[in-house]
Amino acid sequence: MIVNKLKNLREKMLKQSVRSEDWTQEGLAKRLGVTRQTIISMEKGTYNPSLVLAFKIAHEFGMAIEDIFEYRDEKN
Amino acid sequence: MIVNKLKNLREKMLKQSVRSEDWTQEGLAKRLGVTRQTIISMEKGTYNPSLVLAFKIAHEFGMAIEDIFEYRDEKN
DNA sequence: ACTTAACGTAAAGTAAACTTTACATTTAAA
DNA sequence: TTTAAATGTAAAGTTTACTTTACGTTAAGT
Repeated sequence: MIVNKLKNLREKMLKQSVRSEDWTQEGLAKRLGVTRQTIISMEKGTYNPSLVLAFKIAHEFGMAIEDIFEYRDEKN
Repeated sequence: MIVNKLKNLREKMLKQSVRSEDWTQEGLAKRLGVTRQTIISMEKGTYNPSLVLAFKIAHEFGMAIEDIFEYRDEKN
């Protein structure tokens, strides 16, 4: 199971950013090369991104994958 | 585009390991919960793992995802 | 209050990750 | 040198990430 901090991180950037339109769901989606639906589903946790997308996201936020996504063993 | 060091890492473990059967394609596949085909395709670079699988792999090798997988912009 | 940008939902379709099966080749040990 | 384990290949099927479309809700400015 994968847990992510996408929603929190994006909303934080929205508030902090001068060019806030860059951090709307649509703005981020465009820069990542995916649709807004994909952002929504990831923020909801409906599905997990591919590794490629995870790398792109990490790059956009200037963080490591492990700082944004956390893997939790199913058992726990 | 994603480049990985899977084949090298696994073969290194094969040589070093006392219980070398743990690091055959089949042994690793079983621990990761995937098939041997999946390992083969990843080592060949035929396709990229999901983020979940990348996390499991990183855990098996005791490394960070970024140490095993490298993202390269298509342009370069 | 009205407008509009941003966010949310749902459902059907496409693409790619991953499985399954089956068989062929390499490698190493007896 | 034969045997078996390990690796490689290929093709068709399933699952899931991701798209597309279309419409409903919320929030914030005027």
